[in-house]
Amino acid sequence: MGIADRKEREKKELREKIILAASELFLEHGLEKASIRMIADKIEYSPATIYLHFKDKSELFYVIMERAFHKFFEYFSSVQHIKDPMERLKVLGTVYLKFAVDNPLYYDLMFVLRKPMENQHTDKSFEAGERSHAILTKTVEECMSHGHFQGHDPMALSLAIWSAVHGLATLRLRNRLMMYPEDRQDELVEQALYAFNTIMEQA
Amino acid sequence: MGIADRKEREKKELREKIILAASELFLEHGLEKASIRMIADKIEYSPATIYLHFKDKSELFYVIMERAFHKFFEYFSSVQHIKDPMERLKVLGTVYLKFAVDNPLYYDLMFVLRKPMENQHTDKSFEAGERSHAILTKTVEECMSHGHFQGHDPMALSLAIWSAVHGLATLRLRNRLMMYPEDRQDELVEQALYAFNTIMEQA
DNA sequence: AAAATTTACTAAACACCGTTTAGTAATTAA
DNA sequence: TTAATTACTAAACGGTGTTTAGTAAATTTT
Repeated sequence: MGIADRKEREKKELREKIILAASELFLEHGLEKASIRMIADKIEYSPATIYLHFKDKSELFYVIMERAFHKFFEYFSSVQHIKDPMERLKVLGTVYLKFAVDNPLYYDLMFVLRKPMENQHTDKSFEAGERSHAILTKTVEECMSHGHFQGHDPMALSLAIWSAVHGLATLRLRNRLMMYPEDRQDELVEQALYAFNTIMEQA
Repeated sequence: MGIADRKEREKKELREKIILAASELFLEHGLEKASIRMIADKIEYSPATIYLHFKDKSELFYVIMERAFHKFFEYFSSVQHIKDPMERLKVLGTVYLKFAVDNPLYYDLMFVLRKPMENQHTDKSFEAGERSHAILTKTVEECMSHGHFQGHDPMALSLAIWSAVHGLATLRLRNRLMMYPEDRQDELVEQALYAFNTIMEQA
């Protein structure tokens, strides 16, 4: 049925247009201030049309979140070629931080905002996230089989490492480093990551 | 002037009523869903009255944030009696995490939300926060003079330690630990903090 | 004591928001 | 050619933060 095919194609295209427009407006104005009406204006449809494609605004959030995790997984995968697990672990931290700084909106959706978590179908959205997480745990386990982190629980240790870098990312993105001189904050974040890395290496 | 005194007193009392009602409603419904109209209803005044005491909703945020930091400083101060700096540092982490879990709304205002940071008069609100931060850096410096963390920059190290615990707190509060079994998440956060502490001790 | 002024407060409006409903115009199927 | 489906939207609903214009009471001045 050629007609049905075309219709389905057009539907997907419009859905894609919505997602694209939403992403841009969310990035430009933030998730709250970018409104359904603004998105509708941008794609030159009525607001009601958006609700033919998405249940509500937060469904748009988690669809974009899914793409965010895919991009994140790409960043994370770029590290797979590093043989030495401890070296790989350290670079993972750098890459994680780079992703956060390069994609602050995505980072918010993935790791900070409450909104998208209220939704049901989060499972699919987090798939690439879980694969990324697997890269971390696998790297930590390899570190342990190379003699590092003896006596530690790999699960707890992975979380501790993730938390340390996530903490750096959020404190920075949410502008909570004002007690440090403004022009040295970036430098300081790097130094903190470096300090964390050298402490880890010794353990 | 007795009348002027009474008027000023009454003004302060109403201001206090607003802050109290706002705190309760923010805590109960979250910062977005608790509206100025709801606060007005609760204190039995019109919404416009609130604007005679606060420039806008986000000014209410940062006034409450100031109190949050005071409470936070109390938590932090409870650790001052511990002589051994490394022991004190470890307990600081536990106390920090306890504050976050006990006061999730306060924690959001202080360390996560963007809203209150847009305001000008943040300086005063962060005063108790800066004093708390000073406790951390002082403890780290004492650790160093006791032979720990040799060769590290105390500033960067303080940030690294803060980030690690802050990361744990936010990942937990924002429900980002779903890849771990739900009934073991609290336990895991504790174990991660423990792992972090033992690694620190060796450095 | 009366008039003038200041204070404390609010009703109503403004311009938004996410979302739903009811209906229309065009396309497709019978 | 008619019936049914599809794609879409105008308008409304019930909310939001905030401002404006005005009122009634308390206070000060005359």
